[in-house]
Amino acid sequence: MIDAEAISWRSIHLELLRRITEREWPPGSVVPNEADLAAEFGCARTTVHRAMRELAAAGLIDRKRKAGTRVALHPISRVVLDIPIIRLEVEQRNAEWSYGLLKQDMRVAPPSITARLGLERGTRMLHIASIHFADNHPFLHEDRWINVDALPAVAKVDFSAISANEWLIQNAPYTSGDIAFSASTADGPLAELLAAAEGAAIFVVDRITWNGAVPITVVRLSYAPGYRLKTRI
Amino acid sequence: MIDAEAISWRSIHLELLRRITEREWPPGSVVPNEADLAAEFGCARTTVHRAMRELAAAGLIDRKRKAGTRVALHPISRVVLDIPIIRLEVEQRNAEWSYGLLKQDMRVAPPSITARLGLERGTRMLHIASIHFADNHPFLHEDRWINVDALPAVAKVDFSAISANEWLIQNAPYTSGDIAFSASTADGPLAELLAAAEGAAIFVVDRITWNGAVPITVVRLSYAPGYRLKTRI
DNA sequence: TAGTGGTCTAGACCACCCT
DNA sequence: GGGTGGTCTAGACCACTAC
Repeated sequence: MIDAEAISWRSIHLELLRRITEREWPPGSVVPNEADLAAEFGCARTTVHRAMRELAAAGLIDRKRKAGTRVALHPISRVVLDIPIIRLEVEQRNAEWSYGLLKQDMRVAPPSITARLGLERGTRMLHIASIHFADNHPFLHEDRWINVDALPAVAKVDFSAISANEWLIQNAPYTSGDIAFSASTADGPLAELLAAAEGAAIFVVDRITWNGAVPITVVRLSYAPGYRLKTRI
Repeated sequence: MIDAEAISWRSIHLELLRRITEREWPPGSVVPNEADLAAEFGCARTTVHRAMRELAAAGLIDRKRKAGTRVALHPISRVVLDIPIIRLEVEQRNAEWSYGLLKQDMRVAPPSITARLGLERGTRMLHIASIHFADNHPFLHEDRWINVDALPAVAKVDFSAISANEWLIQNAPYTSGDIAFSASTADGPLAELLAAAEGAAIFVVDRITWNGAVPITVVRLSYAPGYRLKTRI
C-alpha cells in the first residue's frame, strides 16, 4: 500500500514523549510492544520502531528483547556537547582568532603523562605549549603531549604556523578518547599567560585520544577566567 | 528476497568511517549517493541510509537533498554527557549519599533570576538551598529557584525529606533546558559549606529548564574542590 | 526540473533472553 | 519455547534544493 495517510515517526515520537512526561506511562511501567502500537497508530511496525529508538537513545525508555520496553526509572538528562576546533570556537563568538606558540620540543615525558597513555616511562614525546587569543585577549592555554611514534609526520610540522589543535584534527584520526572537565586555580606562570589574577578560577578540559589501541595525544586546555561552556538539553 | 547474505548497517558504518578517517574520502569531498553505495555493498538503500544517518548524527558528514553528501570540513567532537540524579551520582562512586536542607522559603526572586526565566520582576518563587554529601563529606551545594506558578504541588513538599533535585526529576516534566559549565572561586559562606579553603576553585553547573514555554526552575550546583566531570568520546 | 536524501510500507528472518 | 526488539529488503512517494 502506498502511504495514502502515512503517520510520521516524529508524530509518534511526540505522542509517546507526551505519555511519558505526563505520567500516563509512569516510570517503570511496561510500554505496549511495537506491533500493538503500530496497530494503534495504524502504521508499520518499522515506523513505531523508529520513534522508540529515539526515545531509547535519549535514555527515556529501556528496551530488552523478550522483556519488552519500560519507561526508565531514573530519567537522566543526556547532554550533547559539540567541541569544535578552538579557532572556530573563537570565531563563533565573533572574535578574531590568533595564536602564539610558546614551546615546541622533544623531551622525555613526565611519568604522569606516560602512565595515562599506557606508554613506557621515559618515552620521548613532542611537547607543545601555546596560547589562543580572541581579539588579542588570551582565550586559553593549550598544553599538549603528542606520541610521535604514532605520528611520525608530526616531527616536521611548524606549529607556529598552525595550532596543534587544528593540525591534529585534520591529520590525526582517532577512534576514542577521554574528556574531563574541572576547575582549577591559576598559578603564577599560567595566570600571567592568561592575563588573569593570581588564584583566579580556571575552567580546565583534559583530553586524551587514541586511535584504536594507539595513544595519540594528551592535552590540557586552561580557559581564561569567565569562560562558560554552554549547551542545550 | 530474504537476507541470504545481508550486509549489516554496522559493517557499512565501519567501512565508511574507515574511508573518512583514512582520508580516502578527504574533508569536503563528495560521497557517492545512497543508491550507488547500496549497489557497491550489494544491499538495500535503506541499509546504507541507516549507516549514513549515524555518521551524520556524529557530525562527520553533511547531507543535503539534491546536493548530496560531503565529508565534514571541520570534524567536531560530539560528546555525550549523562547527568544523573545527584544521589545516584554519589552512589555510583560507591559513596553513601546524604543530604541537608539549608533553606526553604517563598520570597521575591532577585531580578537576575526572573530575567533569565522570562518572569516578571518581583515574582515570588520558592528558594531552596541544600548540601549533598558523599560519605559525610560535602559533595555539592545546590541553590535553586522554582516557579511555583507552574508547579503548585511544590509548595507542600517537605524538602528535608527528599532533595529538590530528585523531586523535580520525578514530578516536573520538562521539554528543554540550558546548561552551562564554568569555574568559580569559593567565597566565604560557600567555602565553609563545602569545607573548602577560601578561594578554592569550584566547578559550577548552571541549569535552567522549561516545560514548553513555561519556566520551571533555575539551579546552580557548586561542586566541592577536586570534582571532575568525565566522559568518553 | 531533475536528482538527492528522508520516510513509510509490508513482509521476513534473526538474536536475544525471560519464563 | 516463545515473545520481543533489531534488522534487512524491495519498492514507493515525498521534500527539498541546486542547477
